Amino acid sequence: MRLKQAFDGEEGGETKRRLLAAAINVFAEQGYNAATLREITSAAGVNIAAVNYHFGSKQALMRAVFHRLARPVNELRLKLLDEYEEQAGGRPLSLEQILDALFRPIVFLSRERKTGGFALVRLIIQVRALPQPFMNSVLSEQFDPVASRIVDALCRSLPHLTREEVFWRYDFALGAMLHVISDADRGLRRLHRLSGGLCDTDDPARITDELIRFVVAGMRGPGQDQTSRKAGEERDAANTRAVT
Amino acid sequence: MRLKQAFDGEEGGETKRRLLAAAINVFAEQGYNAATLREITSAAGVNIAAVNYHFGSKQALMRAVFHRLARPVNELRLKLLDEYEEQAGGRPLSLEQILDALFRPIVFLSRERKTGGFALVRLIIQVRALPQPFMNSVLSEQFDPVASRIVDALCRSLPHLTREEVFWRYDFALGAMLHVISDADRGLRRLHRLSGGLCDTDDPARITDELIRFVVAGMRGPGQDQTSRKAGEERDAANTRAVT
DNA sequence: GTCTATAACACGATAGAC
DNA sequence: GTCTATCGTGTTATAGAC
Repeated sequence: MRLKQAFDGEEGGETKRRLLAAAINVFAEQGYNAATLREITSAAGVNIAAVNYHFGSKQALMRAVFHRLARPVNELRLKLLDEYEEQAGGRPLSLEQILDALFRPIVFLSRERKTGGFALVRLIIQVRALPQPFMNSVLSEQFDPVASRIVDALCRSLPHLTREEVFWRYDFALGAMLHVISDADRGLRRLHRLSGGLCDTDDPARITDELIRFVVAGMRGPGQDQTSRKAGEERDAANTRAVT
Repeated sequence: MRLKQAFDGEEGGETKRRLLAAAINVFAEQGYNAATLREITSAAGVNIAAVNYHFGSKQALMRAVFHRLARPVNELRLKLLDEYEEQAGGRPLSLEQILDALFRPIVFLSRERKTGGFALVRLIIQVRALPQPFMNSVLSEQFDPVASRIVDALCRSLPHLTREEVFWRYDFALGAMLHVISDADRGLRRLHRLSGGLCDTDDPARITDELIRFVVAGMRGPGQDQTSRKAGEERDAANTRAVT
């Protein structure tokens, strides 16, 4: 029953566990293509043949890595949504709650190198940069349920937007989050450098704070059907507030 | 004088030109690591040894590709900023103008496969997903000047934000743009699929429109020092407007 | 400038002993 | 379950003829 266990990894003994842990780091660090099974097995301290025995192939190992990393984050997101919805008792959630459930689990995890949250973000970006057909199923399976829940919640809390507009803005929000999180990586840190050190991309609370403030305002902005007259009024009002 | 020409490519004859054009496509399609010089030279219809003769190495070829793709986009961005600032005659630019200069060149170019704009976005995301030290210099050289101009303009137009907050929001805006643009790639298209076809990620005018509306609202949102009382008022006002 | 031929090495996967 | 040894194939880079 090897295939049944292929996505887990807690099961299957020490060798399999060490292999998965090493694969997380090497895939995240080198990318799927550049990562070699020799480097992974060497880092895990196991024989090179163990990958094929325990996982079947390099692709299957990659899928197991992704599954392992994404599952706890998305489970936590859904759990937070459940809690907030129970508190709300039928009323729409606040935007802050929805975005907190979406962002906080992955932002905080991403700053803890030990637990592999750092690796998850790198792998998500890698899959977006070089879409690989064999990853599509894992990606959908892991992220689609959360996306649906979030978008539905956003629609309830943003009645001035069409469902299409909510989808666009959900995607913008996700992009902003992934971008800023991935920027803290060793070898990149463009925001930290560009800002002359002003922006500390290692502080997850600060990132979440700035991110939610920006996205909440962006979500609340007028939709396409709001007239330009109204948008103009809001703009003037905002400028007046800012200056005074 | 090979090195002097290494970043250009218009110069240097037909073989070099064809090589660079093929390299743009193959690097974008396969990623730097997975792309092989055999595939590039084969697509260009030139001999495999030509890469080393004309560019010196695979890394140098990649740098030349990036240089060639990024330069026209950033030159156009700076040209737009110049025009808008001349029109404004010393007054701060509108947010719409600043973001138009930042987004429009790359969003529109990215939907034209022929001219390689599609390739530029993929390569930017690839470099972010797998930072490679030999790319840092090209990246800074190409993008830092634009980033500085944009952030300075934003600071003038957003007096209610600190410079640090402007940097954060600039990064969020960039991430939202790159994410949504990269999503239209063959093999990904998650937004299109998740939204049940509602969001057409192939329409650059629509993308720019939605993007600028979202980002403008996000930028105008209250900063960290704005009291929660004030933020609460704005939120209530927004909700009231939305419901009525 | 462009070619062929090849050096020197790394890869994923597997067969088969233990 | 874990090992060694190896197959077949791929890579970048270069040497040297034309």
